[in-house]
This record gives sequence, structure tokens and C-alpha cells, in this order.
Amino acid sequence: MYERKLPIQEECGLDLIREVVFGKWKIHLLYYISQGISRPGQLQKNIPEASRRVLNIQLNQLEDDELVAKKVYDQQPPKVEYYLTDLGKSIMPIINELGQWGDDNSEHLRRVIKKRLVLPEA
Amino acid sequence: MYERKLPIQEECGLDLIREVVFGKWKIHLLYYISQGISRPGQLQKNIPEASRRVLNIQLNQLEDDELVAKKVYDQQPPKVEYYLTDLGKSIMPIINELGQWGDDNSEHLRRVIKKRLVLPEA
DNA sequence: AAGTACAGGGATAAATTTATCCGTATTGAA
DNA sequence: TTCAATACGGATAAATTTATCCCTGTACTT
Repeated sequence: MYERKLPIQEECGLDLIREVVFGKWKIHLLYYISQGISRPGQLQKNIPEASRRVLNIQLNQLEDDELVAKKVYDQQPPKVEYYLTDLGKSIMPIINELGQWGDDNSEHLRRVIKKRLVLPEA
Repeated sequence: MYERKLPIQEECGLDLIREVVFGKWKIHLLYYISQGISRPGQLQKNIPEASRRVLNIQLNQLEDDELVAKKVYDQQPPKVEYYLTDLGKSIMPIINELGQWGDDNSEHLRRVIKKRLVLPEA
């Protein structure tokens, strides 16, 4: 495991939430799971830009943080289903609002993001 | 400047919002600015865990993304004030909810975060 | 016997983000 | 003249996060 060297900030609510949801795919995973997409393979199909490996890592972190839990069916081939815990459910309204805000402002956001790729005028 | 090598995802609202608010101190900065703490020095006093340098970098990014803007007074010693743009204001309700959620669940969150620091049982 | 579906994770490289150190500039006060 | 206050950013090191590559295992199908 990776051994952390810098202290984790946990002063205020904003520090705490950052620790559990600021991962590249965490809000996406929570969103899809909340929509009933529960199996790892299905999640990966819905987030094709992410590798399966990274999704597993982030799912494990969400599980460690108790935002999701999983049910492992004892069968072959394997079958696993993720679901939101009560804590996970409680954050969904906010994540949905975040997604909505991004959609509502997508034109603006795409514009400012594109500027980052452009080299400074020569 | 740093030249990005991997593509930026911008498919959905969740991708977009991640790009503009998922920085270590961005939600904190937006919060304090929304509370009327507008000068760089004051912001730094409110976020002592962050170095001044990092705050400047993140403030510049927020400015590039047009969530904040600044007024530079033409005087000596320098005086600068940041304020939220309309876009920045529009996201504050959600950031406040995030902070509230973190506060409401701080006990749980601190517990799971602490587990990360503990080495696996020998 | 070989291929497919399914889920998982070790090892390591690469990319990105943060941290640290230090220097610039101006005016007024001690 | 030297120091404090104020803000800004270059250069580089360190830390952290993501990306890549590849291997394990079981049961069913062809």
C-alpha cells in the first residue's frame, strides 16, 4: 500500500468531503451506482475513458469510506453488485446538483477548458 | 507552463465540474470569497495549511475558469480583491451543501479517514 | 482443447498536482 | 538605510494520483 507522507486535512466539512469524493471517477461511480448500474463490468462500459483497474481502485476507496458496499455472489463466473450505503445515498442529491450545474453551464465550461490547451500567443 | 499530455474529459456535467472545482483548495477559496474574505493575504490567514504559492495558483485557475475575478487597486502597497462572478455565485449553494454534508457526517468521515493511516494488522 | 465471461489485483511507469525555496517590486515607517 | 506590508511568480523537488501491462481462477460453450 502507499504510505502517505503529508498530513490529511480534516478541519472542516469541506476538507472532509474532498477526501472522499475528489477522485477522478468517484462522482461518476456514485452516480451510476445510484442509477442501478451495479456490476463492475457495467460500470466500466458506462465509463469507457477509465480503465478497469482504476475503477476498481476507486470503488475500493469508496467502499473503505463506506459510501458504497458490495454483495459478492458465491457463483461462477463471479458476480458482484455494488450499492449505495445510507451515507452514500445521502450525498446523491448534491452530486446530482453538481452534474446539473455542469450541464447547465456546459457551454461556458467547455470554452474555458479549451483555453487551457492553447499555447500562449506567440 | 505545464503542457498537458492526457486528454481532458468533457463528456458530461460531472466531467466538467470536476475540471473546475476539484483542486485541493478551490472549494475553500470559493467559500471564503463568498463570505467576503476577498484579499489574498486574508484568504491565506483563513487557510493556513496551504502555502501562499499554491493559493495563488489555484486563484489563477479559478480566475481563468471565470468563477472569480479580481480588482487590482492601483496603489502601493498593492491591494487586490477577489470576488465571485455570476457563474461563481451560482455554484455556491452547492458548495455550501457539500460543506454542510461534511460537517453533518464529520464523525463518520474522520473515522474512515483515520483508518487509512493505520498499517494493516501485522 | 481453446476461447469467453466474469472479477480482482501486483508491479511499475507516467502524469499531474502540491510543496518548498527564493527573488521581484513599491511606499511608508522606524 | 533597513524593515514591514502587500502581492506575484519562476524553478525545482516531492508527493500523489492515474495509466499501463499483465497475470490469476472457474465454469460453460464451441
